[in-house]
Amino acid sequence: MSAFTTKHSGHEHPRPRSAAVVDDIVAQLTALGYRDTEPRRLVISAVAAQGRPFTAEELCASLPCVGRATVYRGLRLLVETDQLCRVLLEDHELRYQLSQQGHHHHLLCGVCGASADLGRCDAEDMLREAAAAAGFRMSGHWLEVYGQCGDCPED
Amino acid sequence: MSAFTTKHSGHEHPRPRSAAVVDDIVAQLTALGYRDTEPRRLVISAVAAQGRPFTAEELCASLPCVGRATVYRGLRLLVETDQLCRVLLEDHELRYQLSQQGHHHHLLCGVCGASADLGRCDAEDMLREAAAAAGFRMSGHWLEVYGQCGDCPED
DNA sequence: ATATTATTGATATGTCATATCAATATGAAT
DNA sequence: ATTCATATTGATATGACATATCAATAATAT
Repeated sequence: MSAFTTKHSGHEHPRPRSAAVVDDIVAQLTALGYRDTEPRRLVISAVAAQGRPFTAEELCASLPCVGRATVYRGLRLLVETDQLCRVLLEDHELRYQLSQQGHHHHLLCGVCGASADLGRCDAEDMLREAAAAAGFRMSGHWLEVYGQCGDCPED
Repeated sequence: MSAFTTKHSGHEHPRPRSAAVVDDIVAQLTALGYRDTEPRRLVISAVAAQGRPFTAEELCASLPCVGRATVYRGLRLLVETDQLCRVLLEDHELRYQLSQQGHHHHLLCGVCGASADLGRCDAEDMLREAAAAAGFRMSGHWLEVYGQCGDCPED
C-alpha cells in the first residue's frame, strides 16, 4: 500500500483500525479531564475516517446528526491537544489532518489531493543558520511541500 | 539600518522613495493592460507605505476614501501579478507584504511583528530529494520562519 | 441515586471576502 | 478636443466560515 493512501479495505478486522485510533484519541482527552461523549466520539471517528486533508465544512456535512458548533469545537480541541494539525494547500485553502507524530511536514499532491508525511525535517538546522546569519533567532517554522504523489500518472 | 526596518527617516528626498515604488508597480500593471486610476494608486501607495506585514482590514481602515471592494480588488490584483505576497503568521493569521524579488521566504518576528526576507532558499534541493525518496515529485513549497528579530531584546 | 458541571445544539452574531450593478472615469480613436 | 467603448469604482447585498450565547442535557464523582 502506498504511503499516500490511508483507506482500509474494510474486511481486515471485525473492528476497523480507525476504532483503535478513536479510542486512543479519546484516552488522550480523558487523561486531560475532557469527557467521553457520543457526539465527540462521532467527530473523532469521522476525522479518523478521512483519507486525506479535509475541511471543517466537509466534516459537518458528513455528520448531519452532530451540531455544527460541536464539530467545530471538536476540531479545535483536537488541534489544541496536538492530535490534529492544519495543512495549507497551494491555493491557500486551510484543511485538517490527523497528526501522526511530532514535528513533521506534508507532501501534498495537487492532482489527487492525497497527503503523506515527510518525517524527518533536515531543513531545521539549515534554516536556523540562515536565519541567524540575518540576526534572527528562529523558534519555529511552517513548511508545506507541493507536487505530485507517486500514485498519480506522471502527466 | 537594520534588515527588519523598512521605514524611512522622512527627510531623505523631496519625493519619498515609496512614490518610485508606486510608479513601478503601476507601470507593471499598465503594461498588462490595467488602467492607471486614482483609487488604485491610493491602494498601492498605502501598501508601499506599510513597514510590516499587514491585513486587508488594516489597509481598508487606512483608506477611508476608497471603497472596501476596491481595496480588496487591488490586493488581489497585486497578488495575481506577483507584486504582493501572502505571509502566514504563527497564529495562522494571513497578512500581505510587498514582494521584493522572486522566490523567497520570510523571517517573521513574533515580538514586534517585523518581517525580513530570507533570500536564498537552500532548502529547495534537500526538500526535493526527501520528497523523491517518498515517491513524490515536488513542484513547489511554502515556508515561513518564526522567531525573534535582531532588533528585539533577547528576553 | 444525587449533585456538579462539562457538554451539547439551535440560533444569533461577527468577521472577512466576494458578487451585483448602476454610475463614473479612463484611454483610444476620431 | 470630443466621442466612444469599456475597465473601474463603490454602496450594498450576499455568501462562507467560525465563534458566542444560553437553556437543556448528559457524564462523572460522591
